[in-house]
Amino acid sequence: MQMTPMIESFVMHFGEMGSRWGFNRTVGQMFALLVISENPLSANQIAEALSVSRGNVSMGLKELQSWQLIKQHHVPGDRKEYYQSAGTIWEMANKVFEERRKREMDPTLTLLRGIILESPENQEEVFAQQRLQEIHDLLETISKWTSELQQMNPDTLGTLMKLGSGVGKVIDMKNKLIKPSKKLEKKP
Amino acid sequence: MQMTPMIESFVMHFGEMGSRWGFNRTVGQMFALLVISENPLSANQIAEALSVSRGNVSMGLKELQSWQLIKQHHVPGDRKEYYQSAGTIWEMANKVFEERRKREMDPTLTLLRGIILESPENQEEVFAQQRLQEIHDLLETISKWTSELQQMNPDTLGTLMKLGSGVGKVIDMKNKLIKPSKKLEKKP
DNA sequence: GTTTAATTTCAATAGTTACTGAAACTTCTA
DNA sequence: TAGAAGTTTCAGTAACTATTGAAATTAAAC
Repeated sequence: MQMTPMIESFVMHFGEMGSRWGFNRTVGQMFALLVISENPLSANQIAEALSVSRGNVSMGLKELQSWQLIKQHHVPGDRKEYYQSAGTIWEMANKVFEERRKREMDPTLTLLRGIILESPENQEEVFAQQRLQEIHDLLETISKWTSELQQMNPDTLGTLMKLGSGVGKVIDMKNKLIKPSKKLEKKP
Repeated sequence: MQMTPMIESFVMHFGEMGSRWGFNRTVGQMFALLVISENPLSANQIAEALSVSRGNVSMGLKELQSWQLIKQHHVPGDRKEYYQSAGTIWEMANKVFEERRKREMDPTLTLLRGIILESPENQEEVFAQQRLQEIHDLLETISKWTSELQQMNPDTLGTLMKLGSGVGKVIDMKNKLIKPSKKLEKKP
């Protein structure tokens, strides 16, 4: 499989950026390729397009599956497996945020909670604990925010974001956007 | 300088996590150390506490300064420079987000804008461009959101986040939190 | 059950990034 | 302006991470 120059430039760029988002170059390239391909691709097609070994592709696919970013596509009568990206851009972005939260923030929050419960041994540690408490609160807030954004239905979220990014604007949109939800259920 | 076990556990953990946030282990450790130290530290104190070379510390300080996360503190009559973290946890978190946006999202946005303007050569590229447009819109939205959050005054932002993380809650807080601002100025 | 096609695994190695430490440089002091 | 105290730079090397490719494994077809 031969990539067009347009597609290649995107795939290569995404490979470089990929490492920033938690996966390596090849995995980034593979994901980019699957995202912009209309039809599912076989592992061999991916390896050929990216000029990497078949084994590397196998490991990359495993990684992308662990992030739930791709799904398998079985063609009857064809022994090969085909792969395509799973869901919309929005859903995939959410998967990435969620997975990173689990891997990066949760262990830190656990550590911080433990340290904060310890008794400070001296003035130095009293100050340190205050700082750690602030960091903990910040991380917890970000963690909660992102998980709540993820629980919103994608339409609402998309509309919300497209309409305007200022918090002021968001607040003004209350009446138009927020549908009755859990809070309503609690009413007798 | 000898770290207490409490402080050491935090510093080491932050070193491991640091790489996820865009800097290497030593830089992560250095930053953690400066954040929980009440008093400014000299480069030698940092090197000793972390058991790394003086040269490594020098490079790390340069890196942290480029992120604007630390500031120098000059003691009259002392030839050494001292360093401490710059600003509140909130402000530093914002610096990190802002810097990462510049380094990671902006180049991608630029690339995508370029590709989207090209004429598609075939059906494959028509589909690809649609996907790239979606990715572009998503990145741009995130970019705008984060930059607007950064422009909010830290008190408002902090209160907002502490009070509750749900967008629903945020919206309900409108009357309590949002102070008259630019919109008011426009009124005759 | 044998053959064949495809996938996965993993030891070896290539490639990349981080760290050290000595030399070069800068700045202050006398 | 010489010397001391401190900082920065960077070539060499250590440590880590990614990739290959051949062997082992799995799955389908006959």
